[in-house]
Amino acid sequence: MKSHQVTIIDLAAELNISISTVSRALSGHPNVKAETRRAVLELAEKLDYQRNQMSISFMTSKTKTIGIIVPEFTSSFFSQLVTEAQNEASRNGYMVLICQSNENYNIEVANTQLMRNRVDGVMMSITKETKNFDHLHTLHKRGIPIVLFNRVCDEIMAPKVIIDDYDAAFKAVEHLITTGKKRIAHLAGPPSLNVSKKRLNGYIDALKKNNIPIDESLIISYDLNVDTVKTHIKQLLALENPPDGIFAINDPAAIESIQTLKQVGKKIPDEIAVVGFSDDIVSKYIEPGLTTVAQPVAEMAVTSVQLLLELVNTDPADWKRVIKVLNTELIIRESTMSKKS
Amino acid sequence: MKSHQVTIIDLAAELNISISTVSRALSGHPNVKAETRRAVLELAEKLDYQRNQMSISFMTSKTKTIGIIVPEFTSSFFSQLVTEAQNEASRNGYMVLICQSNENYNIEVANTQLMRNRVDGVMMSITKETKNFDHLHTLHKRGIPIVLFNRVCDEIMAPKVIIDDYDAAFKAVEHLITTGKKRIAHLAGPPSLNVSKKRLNGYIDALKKNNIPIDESLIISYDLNVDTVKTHIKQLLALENPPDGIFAINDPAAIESIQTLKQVGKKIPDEIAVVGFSDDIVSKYIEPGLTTVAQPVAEMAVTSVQLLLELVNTDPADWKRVIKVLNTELIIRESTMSKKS
DNA sequence: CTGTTAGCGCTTTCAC
DNA sequence: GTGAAAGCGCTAACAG
Repeated sequence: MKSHQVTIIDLAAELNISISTVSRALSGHPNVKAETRRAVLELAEKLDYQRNQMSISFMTSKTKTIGIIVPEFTSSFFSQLVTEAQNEASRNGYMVLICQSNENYNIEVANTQLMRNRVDGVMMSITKETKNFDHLHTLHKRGIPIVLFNRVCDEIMAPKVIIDDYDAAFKAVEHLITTGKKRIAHLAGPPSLNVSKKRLNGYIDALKKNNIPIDESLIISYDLNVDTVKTHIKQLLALENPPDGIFAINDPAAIESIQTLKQVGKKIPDEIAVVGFSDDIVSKYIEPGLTTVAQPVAEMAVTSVQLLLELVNTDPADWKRVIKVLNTELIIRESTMSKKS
Repeated sequence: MKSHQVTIIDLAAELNISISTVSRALSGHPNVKAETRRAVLELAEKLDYQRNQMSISFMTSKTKTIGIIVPEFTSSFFSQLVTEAQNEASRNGYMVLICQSNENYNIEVANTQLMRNRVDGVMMSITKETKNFDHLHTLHKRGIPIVLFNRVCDEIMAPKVIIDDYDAAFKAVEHLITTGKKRIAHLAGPPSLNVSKKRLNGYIDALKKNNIPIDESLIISYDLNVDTVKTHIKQLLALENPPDGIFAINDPAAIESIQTLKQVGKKIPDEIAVVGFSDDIVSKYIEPGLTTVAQPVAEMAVTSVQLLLELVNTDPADWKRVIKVLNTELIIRESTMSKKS
């Protein structure tokens, strides 16, 4: 028994007026007699009539929905970001369609295709594999605006919401140096990502500025798969001149590093200090507490949504490139500074 | 310059054939000459034609999208659940629209309204405030199936995916008793939630079975707002006969309890042991590690999506009530058992 | 094998 | 103030 959805046709028939009048009454058009409007509204209420969003979307080509594509959201950074973005979208009358690319380029492309015609705009962080950006250009050609956040690329003209990764990494490494560390290793992210490159450069320049030689054997190429961290750390410890500090590209890697170091009996931070990136929820609970660069997640989410909605309501010809660089803060905890007790 | 979207009309015009033929060629209908089909497919490819999902959804009243409404997803339980659900939906060709009710009944209702006509089915965990279920019945009347998971209610005939909260709580409390604890407090959740009631009953019965008197002053009414945990713990410690064990309704509360207990210098687990619920990511990193009931999040997500998609493809008249009860596991860590070292 | 046509629910001219 | 009718992109009878 297929449930018949109440339509304006039903309302019109019931009231013996035309559908145009019903439509006008419902949408608050001025040219409707007060009495007629009241009758329509009353009946609509009574029958629990609700506009069919699909027909509206179809007609107007507007879905009142935005899409968010992230690599994953098990890590607290992306899950917090999606949380905040959803709330901000909601405040503006938009719904949120989410996709995880699972760090897979093909899935990312498939997701952008699925989003065409389903959303009015897309917010995204690219995968570590993404090197070709045709799928983003295609969205633009379709008049669907994009806002990139966190993991961005230079190849597309879209607003970007980022932090100063170079500066944040520089500060983090310099902090390690300040605490007396001299052989600082770096778990570096995939070179395809801007953030990896910038954080690596920040690391290198902080060492250079402090006259510490760059040792290639201390720069580990890490593919963001946490399962490999243990191996990387053991490899570092096995060096004839092992590191006394580690700067990890992100918190999951830093946290796994701490776990490994504790397992093999290393004293943190005295024998080896650890700094992470992003202030994952776990960071403040783990022992020792993880020193890390906090990103303004909520601000990044809200800014991205706002920029996106501006574009959604702007003619593509007038879209302009904006780059918002948000402030970070180095949160110092016990993984780099012994507790004063 | 509004970008014109390529439609089957364009393809038909270009090839001098009718739109029906184009439609058939595109959708793999058998009755199309191979040559014609090839030409259509070729042109479609060339012009980067893609079906307008909105028109399809409009026509068929099917959106190929499911909605997920959760109270929040900052805690790892819901974020993991959404993660897994999104992946499972994706494997089945469905997209996911997410909403957070923020534990607010009115928002939950608003979300269900927004979902009408936008999704083919809804998966949800109700808020702690939800006592009226008309919004769910309305969805059903519209032919939109619902699957409830984790936080369910008895008032609606819909499949439910849950765990045996009573049994899990019973096991957790009995474990505390086994370790020698005799005055066990309970941070109890809002009585409106089934899970709260069941976990409370498990707590009570475990005490009873072991001949431990129920002490009302040890049962704290906790509203799921973690900021209040500190006060609750201090209140418990101020009792003339303070507890030697705490069973918290969820991990965030248990984690906050541990933090508070550590701050006031209590030895965990010797002076007071703590057990949580849900195996939040933080639980295994905090010190001492938190003993907690692990819920099979991935299984719950996958099961819920599968049940929902079954209903989506079933006539409402044939919908049947299924209740899946999944297994839990008590994960014992140092918050209840001192490390053997 | 292919073309013609109705229609999904709604908004929006254009008439009256 | 109100009604008639076109049309958004596509599918699915129906007719050849």
